[in-house]
Amino acid sequence: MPVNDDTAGVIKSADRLFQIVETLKDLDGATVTELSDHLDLPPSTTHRYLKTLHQQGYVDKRNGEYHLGLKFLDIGGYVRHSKPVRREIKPTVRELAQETNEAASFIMEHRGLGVFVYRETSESGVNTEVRLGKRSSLHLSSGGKAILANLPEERIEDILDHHGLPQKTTQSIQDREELLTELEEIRERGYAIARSEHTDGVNSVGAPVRLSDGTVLGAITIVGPAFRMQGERLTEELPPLLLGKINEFVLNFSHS
Amino acid sequence: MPVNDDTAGVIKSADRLFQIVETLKDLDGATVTELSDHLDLPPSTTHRYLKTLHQQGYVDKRNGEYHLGLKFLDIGGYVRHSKPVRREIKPTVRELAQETNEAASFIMEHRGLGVFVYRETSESGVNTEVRLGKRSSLHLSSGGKAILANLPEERIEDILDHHGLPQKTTQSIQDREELLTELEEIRERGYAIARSEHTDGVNSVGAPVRLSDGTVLGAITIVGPAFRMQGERLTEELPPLLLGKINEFVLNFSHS
DNA sequence: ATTTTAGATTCCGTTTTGTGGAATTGAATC
DNA sequence: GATTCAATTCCACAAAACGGAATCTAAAAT
Repeated sequence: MPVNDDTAGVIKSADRLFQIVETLKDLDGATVTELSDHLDLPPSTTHRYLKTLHQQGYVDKRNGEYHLGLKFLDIGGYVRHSKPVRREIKPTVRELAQETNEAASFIMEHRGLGVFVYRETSESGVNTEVRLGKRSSLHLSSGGKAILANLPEERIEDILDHHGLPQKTTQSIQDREELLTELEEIRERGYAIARSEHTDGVNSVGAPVRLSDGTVLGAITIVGPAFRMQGERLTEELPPLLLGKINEFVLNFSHS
Repeated sequence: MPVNDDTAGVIKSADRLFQIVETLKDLDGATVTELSDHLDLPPSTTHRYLKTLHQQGYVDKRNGEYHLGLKFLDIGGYVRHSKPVRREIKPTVRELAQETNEAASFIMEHRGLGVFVYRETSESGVNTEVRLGKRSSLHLSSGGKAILANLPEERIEDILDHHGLPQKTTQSIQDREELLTELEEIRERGYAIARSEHTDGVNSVGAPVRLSDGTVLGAITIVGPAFRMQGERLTEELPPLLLGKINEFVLNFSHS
């Protein structure tokens, strides 16, 4: 896990600030003491940060516990909508969900992880209650693998070095060589498949959204329960549908 | 506009950090120079903050321009879902949207402004493209007025002093006394109505969600085009429906 | 190809600002 | 009313942020 040693010329209090915000998120709210224990900081310091955060509206205080505030909702909402990508991709994802009667989603790569940017569920689609903004390792999902396969080799190595291959189910890919081989196949085929690799009993097909200049915007995946997502449907029927829709999207997107 | 003089014991760099984040949001991305001009900071300082933000993944750099990063999406998503309120209120809002065939939403008060926390649109419902997390003055909407009416008098004064009465349409309430009188009526009646006060041609009914201890969680509103939202429907039919649903919700919510 | 220029980035001595231990306040619990 | 545990405030000191100036980079102009 090589970490950038670019820790020079950076504002330390800002780093701490984010540490606190992130811990507050992980602990789902906390008191001063809990936080200072977790971060190994004196309570006075912790308190000063919380006070600052509170005054700015980024943290709320509810009977002694501090919680992340609604202001993050504001910024988060902005980020989601500001991405032209999202606005554009929406109809495509929706159509896929409707036509397949499964769930469809769009994910983007950010700092080596996959981020759920948009999701559409049809009536019968699985509702894996994936939060928008949720991050997870790229090797665990078809969309993630599709993205990974289309990054420069060097980038792939970096990401794998940095994040490793955390396991979520017994089917998760464990071996780096195995993954690299599969990525090669995905590159040739143009799409990826995942069978219970992220969640047991859930399969998916995913394909990259690549712009004309070769940039990978992200990936679209169709996700469903294993009993429906199998056999010919999974390997013959859905991939062309997905690739067709993505192609359509890319054409529209480029000359706008 | 009295501002807290509690600027003591607070971390200055954190304040600046958020200034930068917020400016980045307002400008929808900016270069170092643009930012330092806007904030009247030396470029070196501005740059240091951006570098920090970037290193943490909260800001992305795309050909010289800095933009808020997807990590805010992550936190924003957390905040939305972490609120037990939201999870609980969802079904109620959805039912209202379906039964009335209009749009319904849930808003909360935060620092004197209304924040859209959740919204559900039915087929024929207006789609006022309100972003979740969007903030606006309380006096402009029925939900906002419903919340305002149920805050302690002192709090109301504070909020009005602080935010004033910005106008959005010719129908927006302009006069403080007029507003206070209306709030009094709302308190008695139990619900509020807004006619083109926020957006021309859009009316709404809103009512507060109050817990048994008197705390106001927020308000639910039913929003629709003026031509459908008028006459008896607006004043006789919808209010009892709304109040009934909210009452149902509060009962469920309290013993859980 | 060469120069010019505007902006991004790094450097470094100065001084402001954050730090954390200790003191104080507040609010539960016995 | 006393006790205890956590939140909050205080303050002298050390560390870290500051910002002006130097440097680097890349694009525009000649």
